[in-house]
Amino acid sequence: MTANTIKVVCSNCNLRELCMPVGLSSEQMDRIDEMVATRRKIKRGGALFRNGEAFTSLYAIRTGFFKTSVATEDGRDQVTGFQMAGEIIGLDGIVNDQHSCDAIALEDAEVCVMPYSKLEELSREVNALQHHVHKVMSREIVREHGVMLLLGSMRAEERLAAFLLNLVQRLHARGFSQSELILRMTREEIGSYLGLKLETVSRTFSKFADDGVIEVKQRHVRILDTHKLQSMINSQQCAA
Amino acid sequence: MTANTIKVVCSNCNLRELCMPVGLSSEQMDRIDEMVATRRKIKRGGALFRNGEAFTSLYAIRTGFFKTSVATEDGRDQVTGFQMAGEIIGLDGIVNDQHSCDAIALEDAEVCVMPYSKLEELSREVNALQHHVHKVMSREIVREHGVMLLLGSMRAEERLAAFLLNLVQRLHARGFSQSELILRMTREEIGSYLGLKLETVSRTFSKFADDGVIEVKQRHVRILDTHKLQSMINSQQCAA
DNA sequence: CGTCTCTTTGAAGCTAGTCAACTCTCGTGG
DNA sequence: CCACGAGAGTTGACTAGCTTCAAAGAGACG
Repeated sequence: MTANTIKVVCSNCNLRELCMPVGLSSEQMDRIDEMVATRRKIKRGGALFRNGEAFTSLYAIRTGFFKTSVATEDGRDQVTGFQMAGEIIGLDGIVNDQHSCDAIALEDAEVCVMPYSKLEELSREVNALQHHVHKVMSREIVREHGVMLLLGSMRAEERLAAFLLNLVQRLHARGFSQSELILRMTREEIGSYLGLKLETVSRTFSKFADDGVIEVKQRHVRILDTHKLQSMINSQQCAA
Repeated sequence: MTANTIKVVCSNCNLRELCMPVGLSSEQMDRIDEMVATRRKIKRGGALFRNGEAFTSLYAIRTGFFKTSVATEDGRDQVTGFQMAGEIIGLDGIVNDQHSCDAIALEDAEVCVMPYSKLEELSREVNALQHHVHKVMSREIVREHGVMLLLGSMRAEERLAAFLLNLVQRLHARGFSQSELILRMTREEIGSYLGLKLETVSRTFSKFADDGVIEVKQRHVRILDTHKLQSMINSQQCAA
């Protein structure tokens, strides 16, 4: 763990705007670099943390793609989100000092470890960091409101359209295509997130393809008509 | 606004354990009392804040009952939560400096106003307050995970059972009965929260009553068999 | 090259939604 | 004080949309 543990330098990280506050002095940046002292690699299928594990740190995703999920006692589970580079994961653990969901890597991934106690300490001294932490948590709350709206009031086609648009939008913000994406998750995981069965997800993909809205080949999706997808979300009747 | 604006004193508030950190020195308590300088009354049906309004403060509910809801462009809306005394409301506003949902009083209510800038300032100095704020936000995130699980994977009876149990549990923590409650919201609002239509909510109430699990008379509900309600949530088949 | 997982597609079934009629409660005003 | 009306809730009949069950096809990987 000497040569392998690369010294992380947030100040040079190309994800800085995504996971760090802006407008810091170099002295403040140094202190953050110091806090984020280690990285951790997770293999595809591996867990960053699991429900019940002690909470020690938040994680900023450097590379890779995660899902988080919660489970009922009787074994059903619900994917609560998909996270990509620059996003923060682990906020659920603060309230009870233990994690209440699983975070699983959907492809080989690497995260920056931010020990929570150090983060608290440092955000008392760096106002911008304090505010940033609050914003990250607030953003997660607002995101979940959106998912509740989706699960509570949308039909299958609207849900999938919203899901696809959300994904490409986030990927686009990271420099990827606005119209093409590779799904890192299975139909079942998409279904769990959207409150649908995998067959329904598959059928809906096929219908979108028939309608000429997207092209689907396994996990490769190309969006042909963004506007039509948009309009499906905002109008009751799901475009014929 | 002189005689009416009663000086709020958190240190004497009987909701203290619900909305404030514990183990503060009296000097720290004084500073918090000072931050929470005002209260605000909201009439039944009135809004504490609305989607799009500038965010300035968080609110601790002193008395009364609120719902929060988000809306789509085409007019559908989704109740995202019901809040009661001791709970904190307004966290959604931090990320974009404006609120992204409506907070409506379901009965005459009173809230303590906590200006956010002061809260940030003070939580830099009082570690327990800083941690408390983080916990409140984390708790909200975890709560929403639970709602997503409910909306994404439960059937109507399970949803309503979970809803009722959650309500009485929170009311019980505030000194009310474990088995009796008065609903402050309409069937439609319950339905919106649970992703069901009001008719389905009504039918499910009737079914529970027929099964002898609860007694329902309008908004007055008495739980006759808590254990049976519990078991409905944890087992696939919804008890006959 | 065979096995395993993921995905697609079809057919049948069921849950919750829709539409509609009726009842109940409560507040208001004659 | 009672009648009336509005809003909320209940119930029935019918329907739409998603799930379930089943079987077969497509890649991925040892």
